[in-house]
Amino acid sequence: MSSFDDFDAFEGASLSARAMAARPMPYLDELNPAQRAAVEALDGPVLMLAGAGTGKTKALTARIVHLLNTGRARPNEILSVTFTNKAAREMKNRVSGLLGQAVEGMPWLGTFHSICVKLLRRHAELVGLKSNFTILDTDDQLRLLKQLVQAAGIDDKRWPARQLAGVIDNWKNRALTPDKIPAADAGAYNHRGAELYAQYQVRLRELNAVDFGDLLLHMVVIFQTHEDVLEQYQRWFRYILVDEYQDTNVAQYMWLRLLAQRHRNICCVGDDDQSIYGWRGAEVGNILRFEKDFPGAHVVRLEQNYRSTPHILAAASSVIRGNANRLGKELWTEAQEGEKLRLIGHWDGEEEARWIGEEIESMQGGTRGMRGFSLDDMAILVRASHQMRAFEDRFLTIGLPYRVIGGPRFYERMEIRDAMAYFRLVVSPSDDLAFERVVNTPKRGLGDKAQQTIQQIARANGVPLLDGAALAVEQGAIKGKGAKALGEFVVNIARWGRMMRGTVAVDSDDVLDDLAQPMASTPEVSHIELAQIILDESGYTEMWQNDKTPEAPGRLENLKELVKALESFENIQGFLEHVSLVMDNDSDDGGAKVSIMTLHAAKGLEFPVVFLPGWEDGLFPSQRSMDESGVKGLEEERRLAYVGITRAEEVCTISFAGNRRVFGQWQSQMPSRFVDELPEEHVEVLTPPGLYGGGYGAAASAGMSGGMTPGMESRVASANVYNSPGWKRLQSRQGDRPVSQPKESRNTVIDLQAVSAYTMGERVFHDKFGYGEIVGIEGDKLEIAFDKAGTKKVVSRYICSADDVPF
DNA sequence: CTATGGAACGCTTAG
DNA sequence: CGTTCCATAG
Repeated sequence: MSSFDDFDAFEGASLSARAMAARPMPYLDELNPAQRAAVEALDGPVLMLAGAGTGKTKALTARIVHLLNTGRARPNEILSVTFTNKAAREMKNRVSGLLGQAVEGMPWLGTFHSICVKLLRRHAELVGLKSNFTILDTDDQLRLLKQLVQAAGIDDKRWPARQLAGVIDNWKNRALTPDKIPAADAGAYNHRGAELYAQYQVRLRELNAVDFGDLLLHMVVIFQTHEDVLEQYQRWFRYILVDEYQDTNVAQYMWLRLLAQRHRNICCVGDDDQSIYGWRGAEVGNILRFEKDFPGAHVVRLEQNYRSTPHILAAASSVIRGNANRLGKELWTEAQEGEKLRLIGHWDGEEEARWIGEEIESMQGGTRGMRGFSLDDMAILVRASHQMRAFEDRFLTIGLPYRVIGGPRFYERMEIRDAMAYFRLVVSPSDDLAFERVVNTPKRGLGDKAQQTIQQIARANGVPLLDGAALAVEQGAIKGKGAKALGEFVVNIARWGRMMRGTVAVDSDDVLDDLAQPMASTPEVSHIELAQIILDESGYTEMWQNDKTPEAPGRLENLKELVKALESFENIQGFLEHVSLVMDNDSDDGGAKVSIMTLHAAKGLEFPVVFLPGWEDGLFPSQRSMDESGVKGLEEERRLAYVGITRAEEVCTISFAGNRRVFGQWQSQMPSRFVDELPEEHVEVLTPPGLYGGGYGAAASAGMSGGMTPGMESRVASANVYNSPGWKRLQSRQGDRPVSQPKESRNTVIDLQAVSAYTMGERVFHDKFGYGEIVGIEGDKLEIAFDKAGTKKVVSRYICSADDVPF
């Protein structure tokens, strides 16, 4: 635990600085002059202003290699931070590629969060934690806050715990501890925010837990209050590199500045036009202020774009020009002209999904004079995750393989979180949140009352809940069948703990004493077997086996996967750590797939073909963002549009729908104001299928003054896209489902006849779930095992025989 | 104590 | 529309 491997000299490794110094540096020849300047300015502060697609990752990785090659630093003396695990992984891979060997030797290349965990484990005691603290996810955090809110006698209907979580998060992003809350924030959360924040931090300490924001906050506090610790790291990290600097919040900024103070060898890469995380505390000001913070900083601009065609680039530039506050950059490219940006409007969201689905299918083979693209080359980027559903539904129906990036993640599923809670409890018996999650899962006859009793006893004795439970059983405070089950539960947790640590039973009735036992060298069973044992003997596996809901088999499948995932870790602890930080689930079974993700998740990625659906005012730009942050919010939305367009290499298609379902209600809306900001000469308007046409170029904006905000004045008045009679008709319609919906697109399922004569085993088709087989019939309700969507009960009129499907 | 159904609420965005 | 939370019956 306390080993300092990451700081030791590299003896065996062939990466010794001296050996490297003699090597040739071919990577330098592959850089353009600006990139090369950024790479070669090794010493002192450097700010790299890198526009989208200008090869900043290339420059950054080359810089790392150059640092090693010139003997400036050893691999473990370079601190290199990113925001996402994906970016960190990519950097590692590219550095290895350039070096021609794996980089085991870069322990300090990672996300802010993962690096802070590492540091905090070493110095946990300085902020009142133990080194084996647990990292709470949003769910745990919320449950904890809810408890505190209720205990404080606050009506959590009027003042939801979510709101408090937001307030606290916001403070942590600004590196504010409870005693530093400014007077201006006194009114937060009904004037009780600061008080509850303080309580929350106390509670976290009692639980030996931290939330995401704490990882940075605690380290900043440690650096500020323990000069010796800070100095040790200041000395060690000779060179610091920061990716996506425009996204740093105050806490991250302070953290970096503290660490960089000594050597001042800090290189920050960023693009103010791609700052899209203002809502979580990112300060574009950090990038604008860099030269003041580090006088004499070397500023390099990367403006040659290697990613997109001129049309795409021009469209993106035109949109971002609508923002007042920017450093200003002009991207240019030598690329061939290529396709114009394509724009299309649709009747409703479903048709939009249908059209994009068809477009994707035809683009695979090459269409309209374009080359053919693989599904892997194509991505759909949405503003809000709920937009994904329409596409998933449609793609499921037509059997188009897709992958959702950053969607509901594997490790957030109920069964996985339950299983993990068992593991957590075995690893740290004092993990009260894990205890609460699984004491009565599977049902052990321990309801609210029993759990309250346990809470009381635990609190009265000042012990964790698990010990409280043990005491409750001993004292007979819990009666009936619950008592026996609870006793078994407690004994089991302790037993699995011993199995994990390989220590033979210690004579003790205090479960926590077991934790104090030193790690034995040879556990009785492998951690993989142990995981399986825990799931089986706890009755958890059985619970799902007995569950007859259609999801149960999938859940068991997921549990199997979970156990399998343990194989790549040395022990359960390591696995838990990984999961709490990484959480992303990149398991991919090979085949080519279209990617669906949010615009935020798309940052840093690129695709030959990009679809940008849902460009409607209120959705994008998001109404909420504009309401809450006014022009600032609108500008951030515009940067998001810029990020979206610049993801595209060859073909970029923007679309919007006149009608959309919101909470089950039909609503109609205007095309996004960003549509108006697209330069006509770089846009081709595709005529949508259906009754109304795209009357592009028609002037005027009468009747559009609905919700004017200050930002709208700047909108380009000329090219008002949808002014055709058909479009105007759409505007006036509200509420109910549009009457004359054009449904003649060829993929539409024709009239769904109400046939009741189905037979078991028959192949059928459902508009939403796709193909399936009938496994049960009850009157007019059919139980159908769908190929892709699981087993569902459906009324027969929504079903047609597979043979009748027109495609 | 659990199972069940109906009301209420929610759709920013992420590690 | 889908999910979650709460009240009531079993």
